[in-house]
Amino acid sequence: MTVRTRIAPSPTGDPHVGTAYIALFNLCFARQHGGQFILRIEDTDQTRSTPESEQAILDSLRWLGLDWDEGPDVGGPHGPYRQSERMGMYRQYAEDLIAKGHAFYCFATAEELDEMRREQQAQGKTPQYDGRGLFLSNDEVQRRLAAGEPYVIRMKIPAEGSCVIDDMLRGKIEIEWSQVDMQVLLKGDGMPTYHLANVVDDHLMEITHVIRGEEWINSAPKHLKLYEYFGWQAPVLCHLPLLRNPDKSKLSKRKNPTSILYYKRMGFLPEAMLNYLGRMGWSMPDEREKFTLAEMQQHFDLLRVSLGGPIFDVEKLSWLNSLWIRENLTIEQLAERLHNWAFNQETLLEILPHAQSRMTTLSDFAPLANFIFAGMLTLSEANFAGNKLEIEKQKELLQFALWRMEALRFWDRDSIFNELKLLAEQLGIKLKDALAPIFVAIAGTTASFSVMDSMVIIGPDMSRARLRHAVNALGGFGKNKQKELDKAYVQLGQTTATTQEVTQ
RNA sequence: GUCCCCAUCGUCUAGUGGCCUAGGACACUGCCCUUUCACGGCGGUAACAGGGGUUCGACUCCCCUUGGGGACGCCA
Repeated sequence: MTVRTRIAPSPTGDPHVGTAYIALFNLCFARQHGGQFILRIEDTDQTRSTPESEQAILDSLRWLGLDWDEGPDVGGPHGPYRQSERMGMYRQYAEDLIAKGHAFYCFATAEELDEMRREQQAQGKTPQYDGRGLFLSNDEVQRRLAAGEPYVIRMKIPAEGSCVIDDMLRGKIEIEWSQVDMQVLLKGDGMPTYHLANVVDDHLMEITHVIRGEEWINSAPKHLKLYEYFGWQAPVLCHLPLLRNPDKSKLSKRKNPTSILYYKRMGFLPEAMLNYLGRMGWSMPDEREKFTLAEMQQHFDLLRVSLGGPIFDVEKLSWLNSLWIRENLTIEQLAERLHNWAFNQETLLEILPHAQSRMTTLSDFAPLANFIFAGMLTLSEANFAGNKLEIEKQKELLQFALWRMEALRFWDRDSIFNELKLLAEQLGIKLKDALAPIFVAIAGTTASFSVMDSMVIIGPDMSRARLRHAVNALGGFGKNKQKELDKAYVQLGQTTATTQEVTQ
């Protein structure tokens, strides 16, 4: 048995807890059956994955103790799509499908398709590819190919009937073919889409079970059909429930810290994180709350997964963490954890350059550096009262700053500064006044190290969390206000060249 | 809008037709322990979304309604 987890790196390099969640269940299922657990990084459009973001994910999973097996090499275990010599492989598979009559060339441009979808939507129909490429005659196709017109390859979908997906947990799911789009398999740039790569890789890697998030149920028919077209044995499918925000929507970083790095930085133990993730949608047969990865593996039973989408609730995680701290660590081990976490020479050397000029005695250091080691600061409106802008304005600014910081790809002093400076300009606020609330959000006071330096030291995840925390400390926004702000934010326009919109 | 998935305390869950007057955990809370705080111990509040069936008997099976979520890209 071989199961695998597919991972899409985030452009900002944050390893998502949802990734670890799926990986954990894959690992337990595989190991429990004496099988292999394989990891695969998926990024065919190459907009997300960088060597750093890939490394961040692998490091995080390793930190959690989720060790994977090396799978068969079908283009390297990680990031195979950058290897151009491998690209021919996917093209070949796509063309094979054309030869067999299961796929076709489509020359429609993106604009053309956009318009088509707009029209469909205007008529109240489900936006869907209308199969226009199918009506082209063979000669026409050949002529256009010869002329070097850009094209994509799409898979054919049966005109009628339905596809039955046999899900390990959910039983039979029936989806009508009329609901399934003629998916692009090979993109205009010659890269495979996820759907093609997914099926081809899984086959080459001899994957027997695919355990993934619920969000994939709707594309399962495409995948199953591809296996059929290729004449390959399809893996057993299992769709796990999605982790949710407290408001029940799919866990997203816009509403919640979702980066494993954040929880690490916050001082959660990997054992506790894993333990908590293991309690999401799953329970030990004897209902015990605290267990190790090894114990979970030993008693794992995929059929015990409950299907309601669990809300990722930090309170219970905190309780588990406290249990792990006081019950499973000796004083010496705790000291070592603290040392590895932040109480070490390396961290000191990072902080001291900013602290030295502000110290009269050595004992000044602790209060000065307090905010770096603290998790969330205790903030109230009073902390912001001394700033020039009105509270409401400060709150808005913090929200905008947070959104900009969420989209920032490179976390260094200059990038942060440029982004904040631009934001202040766009809002017509003096830089000094704009920075004041951010100081408070990050360090709890305006009398501190430069915010940019502080943010670099505490890192992107903690910085974002503190900004979010500050907005909440000031009362947050109502639903209508939130919408209004969203609009206003979009109208602000361009961010700096180093940023890019991200919705994760 | 169309399709798909889901539905037990505020939250995570146990429950696979009688063991359920629905169990545990977090959070909240009362008491005890204690020079403080925390830990710990003993309690308390709190849920089967609604309506129809099936059955001698439904939290458990079926249908409908409602609610929540997801998917509808040359993203993954």
